[in-house]
Amino acid sequence: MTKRSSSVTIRDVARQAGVSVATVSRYLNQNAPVSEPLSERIQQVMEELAYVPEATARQLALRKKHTIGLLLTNLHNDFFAPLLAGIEGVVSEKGYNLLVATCRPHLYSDNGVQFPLGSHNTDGMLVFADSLTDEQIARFHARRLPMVLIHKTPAPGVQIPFVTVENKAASRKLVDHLITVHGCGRIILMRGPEHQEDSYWREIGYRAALDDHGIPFDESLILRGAFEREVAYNTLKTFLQEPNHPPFDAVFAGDDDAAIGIYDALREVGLRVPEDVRVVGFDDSRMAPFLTPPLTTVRAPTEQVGRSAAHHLFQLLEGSLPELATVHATEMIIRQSCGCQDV
Amino acid sequence: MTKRSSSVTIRDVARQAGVSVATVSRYLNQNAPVSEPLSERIQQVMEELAYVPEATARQLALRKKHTIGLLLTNLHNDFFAPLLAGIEGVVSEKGYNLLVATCRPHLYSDNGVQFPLGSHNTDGMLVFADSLTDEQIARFHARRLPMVLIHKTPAPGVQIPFVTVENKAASRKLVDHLITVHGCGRIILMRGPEHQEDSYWREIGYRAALDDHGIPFDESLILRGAFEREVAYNTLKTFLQEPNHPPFDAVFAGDDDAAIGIYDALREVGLRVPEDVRVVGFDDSRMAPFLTPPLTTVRAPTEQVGRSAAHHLFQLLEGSLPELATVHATEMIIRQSCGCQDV
DNA sequence: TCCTCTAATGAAACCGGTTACATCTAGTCT
DNA sequence: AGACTAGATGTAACCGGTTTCATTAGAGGA
Repeated sequence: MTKRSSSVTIRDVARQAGVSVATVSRYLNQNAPVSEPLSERIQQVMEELAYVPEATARQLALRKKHTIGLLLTNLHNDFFAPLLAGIEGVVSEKGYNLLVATCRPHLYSDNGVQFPLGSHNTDGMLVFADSLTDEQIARFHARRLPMVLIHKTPAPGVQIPFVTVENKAASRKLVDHLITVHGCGRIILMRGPEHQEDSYWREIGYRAALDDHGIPFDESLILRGAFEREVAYNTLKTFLQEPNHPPFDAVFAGDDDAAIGIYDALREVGLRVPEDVRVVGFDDSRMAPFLTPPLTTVRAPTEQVGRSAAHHLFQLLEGSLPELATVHATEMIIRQSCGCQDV
Repeated sequence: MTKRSSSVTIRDVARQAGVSVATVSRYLNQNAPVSEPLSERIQQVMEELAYVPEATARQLALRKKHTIGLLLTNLHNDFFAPLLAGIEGVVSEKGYNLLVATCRPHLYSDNGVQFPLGSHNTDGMLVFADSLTDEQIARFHARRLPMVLIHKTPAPGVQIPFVTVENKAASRKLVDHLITVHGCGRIILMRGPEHQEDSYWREIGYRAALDDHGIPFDESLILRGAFEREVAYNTLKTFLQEPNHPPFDAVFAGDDDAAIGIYDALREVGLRVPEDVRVVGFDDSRMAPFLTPPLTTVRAPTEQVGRSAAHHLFQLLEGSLPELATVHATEMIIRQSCGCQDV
């Protein structure tokens, strides 16, 4: 039976309870004393009218959105589920809202289009890998928008907290394992997305391992995989169809998702894993232990990364300075796709 | 060099450009004619001041949040990645924001706590399975909050659009396959979460298939799995440790995630899949084809479900009445965990 | 030439909260 | 008793947009 719109405002409550809006507001927020009798009356009226405060108005008045944003490149990798779970956990614990958006930065090359997330939207942002370019990040940073980078380090000189995982040493160890234990000498590297940092450091680790053993780096063994199953599949397929492609005895898949594509492509041409080709991944995703054969990989504490990142962002919002660099340790997980027997 | 806060308002722009705020607003929204010279001046000033409109204020004035909410039970199943991907796709296409939250309804038993999502937050909500109770849903519905249910049908008589997948017929077919083709007679059913609808219909399908073949329903073969890998693992493990547990020759895992737990538990006691025990799942998750052995399951078009649900919600927001019931077809996918040979 | 109509613009109210400031009690101290 | 203080409440300005309504200028018609 309200006037027009279905929305009951604080003024309706105030009128009905015979008090001022200020008092109602104070009762709501418990930030100033309100006498017992009035409190009761207000509470009762609020229930009667089924009053729900309008978050928007509150946000405007407080200049605070109580919302943080998560910017991703896409959602087509199982990697994102644990990341999201970690983030959502601490965000909801803090009573905040979580805005999720994907963004391919090249779509916003010029400053024409509005970003899906920004200071108009959120109190702070979690930026995954290269969902934004360094330049775009710098712009947000210049406007003082609190940010934490995930799986990405800021451009040199830019002071933005980031959390990522140890890529290089782990990759090096992994490739070293292929060389030392399994005698591999011609290892294909399936890169991730171009300019992607994880991809970069995994390649550095790969090269380092080769170097350690005096194996020359061979550009023809480097393929583009984008950390996506289908892309990896297609890329390797194309490679294999090449009449005289270079010989190889192992594949470092870049990440676990790509490893699946690799498995597929190899199987289709009758190559067995690990007998004919050894395969290793990265992430230790939920499915890695259950592949055929179980995937040798590197465990990255993805959910923990999500939690750290969110925590750091909240520290930023609360005014304290979080750790600038957080690099979570990784751990090689030997299974059977590298040729090792059941552990 | 702004006064105090870092924020440039529409009034700053108006002053600087020598026009009224109304004109700037009109220019921004292109909803009323603004003369060429003024347009140019405004555009120039906006760039100079790096003006970004405050979404909150706009939302308040328009009583529209341009945001939709997705309410989930948790994020610990690979099922959610494709669902999210589908939803996020259409939401961002529409230029809307996507708020993601998890909610265990029993935490909000009394109306004490504020829901993470609601009319204060969003223009409409996508509600997954039992992230809300029927009663809670009814309350939101009574307040006219546009909603679409995902993997859940509304309480009888309640007119809320929903989108789900065909569960019963597919389950029946799957169990029938176990019985007819593989001669199974004692099939464990690993249920999903209590009161969960998918779980319910899958059980109905399971019972129907038994019935079709005159196999009596045996309560002792029904286990609680929650559609979660670890829970399924623990439940089956406990079952197996029981000194004289009833004999069985197959497991219908409820969903693919649970199937993984089943694989694990069986392997640990030395039972082979499919030689000793046949296992089937539901969802055809990304990893199903890559398990050892590849999982026989039912393909549910999860990403498509996400897209439909989002589309329907937008229809609701635009005032048109979407289909009330959308049931996506499912398809049995025969692989090897049921005992079939490579297809 | 005068009247009417339309396009372009501005002033001010409004969206629904918060809060600085003023006011009015009642209690405490000397 | 008088001054001072703390507690409880109300008034009104404010957050940063949108939009109604009024006003003005110029074009077209009789």
